[in-house]
Amino acid sequence: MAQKLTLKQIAKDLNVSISTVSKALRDSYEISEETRSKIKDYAKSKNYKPNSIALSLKNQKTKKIGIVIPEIVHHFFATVISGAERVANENGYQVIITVSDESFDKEVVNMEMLANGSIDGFIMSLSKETMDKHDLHHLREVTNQGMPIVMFDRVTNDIACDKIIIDDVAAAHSATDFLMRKGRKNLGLITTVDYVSVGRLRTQGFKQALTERAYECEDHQILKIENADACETEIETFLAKNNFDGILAVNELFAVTASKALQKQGKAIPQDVAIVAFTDGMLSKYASPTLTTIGQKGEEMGGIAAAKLIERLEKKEGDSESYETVIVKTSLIERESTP
Amino acid sequence: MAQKLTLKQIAKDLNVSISTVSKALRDSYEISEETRSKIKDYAKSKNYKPNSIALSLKNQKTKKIGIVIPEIVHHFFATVISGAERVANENGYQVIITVSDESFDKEVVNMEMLANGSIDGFIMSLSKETMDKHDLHHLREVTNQGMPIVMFDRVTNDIACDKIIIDDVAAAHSATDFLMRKGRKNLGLITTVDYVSVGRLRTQGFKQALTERAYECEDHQILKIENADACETEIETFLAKNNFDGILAVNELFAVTASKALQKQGKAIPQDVAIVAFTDGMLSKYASPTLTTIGQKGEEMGGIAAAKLIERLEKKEGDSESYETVIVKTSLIERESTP
DNA sequence: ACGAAATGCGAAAACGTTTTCGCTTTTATA
DNA sequence: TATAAAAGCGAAAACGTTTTCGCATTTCGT
Repeated sequence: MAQKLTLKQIAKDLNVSISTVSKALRDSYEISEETRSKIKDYAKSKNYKPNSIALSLKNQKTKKIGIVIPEIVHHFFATVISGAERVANENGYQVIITVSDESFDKEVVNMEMLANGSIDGFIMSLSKETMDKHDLHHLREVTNQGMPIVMFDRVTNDIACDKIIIDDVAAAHSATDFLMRKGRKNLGLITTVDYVSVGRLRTQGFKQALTERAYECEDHQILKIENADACETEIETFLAKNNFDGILAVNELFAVTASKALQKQGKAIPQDVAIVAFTDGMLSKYASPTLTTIGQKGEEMGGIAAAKLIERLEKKEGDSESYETVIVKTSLIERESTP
Repeated sequence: MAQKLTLKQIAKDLNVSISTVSKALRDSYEISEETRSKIKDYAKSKNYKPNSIALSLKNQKTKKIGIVIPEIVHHFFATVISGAERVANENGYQVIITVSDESFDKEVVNMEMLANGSIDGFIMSLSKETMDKHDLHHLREVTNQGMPIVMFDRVTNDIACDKIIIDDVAAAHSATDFLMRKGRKNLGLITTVDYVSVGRLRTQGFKQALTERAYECEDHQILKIENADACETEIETFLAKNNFDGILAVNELFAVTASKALQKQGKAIPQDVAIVAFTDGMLSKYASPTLTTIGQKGEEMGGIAAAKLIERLEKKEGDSESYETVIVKTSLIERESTP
């Protein structure tokens, strides 16, 4: 259990000063070739690695990024983390992850814990409760301290920061249009409550697409689900009451639940009913039939978020260029659930 | 962009010394009631929070736990992180996550980055490549420094540390037995290559269960898959060549792929072929038919791992009780893929 | 050979804490 | 009233770095 090697220890072992050791290891011209190589050899042989905490304190930067997400056992968020982690590592940064569990209080506590010097900046997606209450004081506190935030997916316009989103309106619009081009005229939408921005925006895109083709969009065509855990019976009755020939779902869980309900009701997919789902995850790839999806590019979003954040962190203080919103293109991945 | 508030700043603002501020905030008896409340009020009004980097340096502990996993876009590992994160937070710790991508080199680099003072201890699962090469020098370096490791799922006996595993042999054994009790006599196993310990152990349990009932276990009954991304055709030919009435798969991806292949070959599930899968994730719950699984309790494993690690971290130096291996009980979750 | 320049190294401050110790000043004791 | 004890506060060290500055010694130019 050898104690961790420090500059001080090396200095003592080699009878030089701490400053000499530090300079030698950083190849300073001030140190003679001889002393330098002696120190470097010794450090290497003992596997010296500078203490990152001390460096953080000295440099006033930690080379760490805090990620705050609503859930981690969730395909989309996991892919975002994956992309962010990769890009962060490529740039010498590490990620610290905290989960809000869709709770406002946990989001606040987690951010406060990280904002006390543990990290240089945030990548985050708002919890449902935060979006509902629209209380953003914890975010303001962070930005007021000069710590940058990059938000993705569930964002707000009321905080000055970079944002990475998909164009939910356009994506829902084009998916709806896709169903209509396949000849479907009687479309249903299974979505979430409106205070989740993605739910609201996708609903908007769905409605727009319908009205543009001079279809009316009536309330009974739209099912808003509050609690995803208990969506099954809601979806079943929604589908039984209507005679849809096309369904757009805002996530794959709703879609696969709908698919099963429809098959139980004797409908053939995609012959009788076509289905398109947001989120291209495991379920869509392996459901029966496999689902046509709108890929959300989580990996890409995470990567862009990390890149934007690091760019801002490493910019000189002066040039505080204004904030940017990056819209990541979605793509329609056609599978068996559409003709 | 107000600069972050420090003790020094408070001291200057209130015309007292830094030590007085520090003591007042920590309710030291040395400071008079009057000064104390003046300082505390001021600190609260300005929302002072001690800098965690400085505290880490002073206390020589970071209250952070490093998690090293092979993949993050993976249901089981995501649940483990979730459990570990929860327990860590409950104890005032935070988690830093790095992903090895199943690569030995990335595992080494990640661990070296974290071992330089960034964290107090590790929770990890070995990458495939590490298990294959069986090069554990990076783990030894960490333990030699006195930094504790808790390993889970993919572990090795050659490192002195706590381990959290499921009893893979027993779980595979009981699942196999379950199939035979349902009258299935011609069983197939779809597993991974042997150097992944869980693959080897589950194969062992499968074989044991067969021989105990005086069945012979022949090589053609077992399919070992190296690359999960290209498993489809392998599984199809494996199933076409044999006439199984029961399948055990070491993960749900293999199971659902097998299920689809069998249905394509005209077999009914579970009437003609019954299926049991390891890993109780999304796929099993939403596949058609839904899959009977062996739950791996990732959330629980992560929680136990974090608890064990923290317990060791907070133990006084002296009592270095010996290392423990916790075996988490699995549970069979019966669904439609078994009769 | 004398002064100037270059070379090689160490002392000390700084980052933000906590804590030990010591110094004043006040209060209590005899 | 003299002295001891207690109360209230500040100085300084420590954690492990980096970096500026200053000092001594050597080398160079004339």
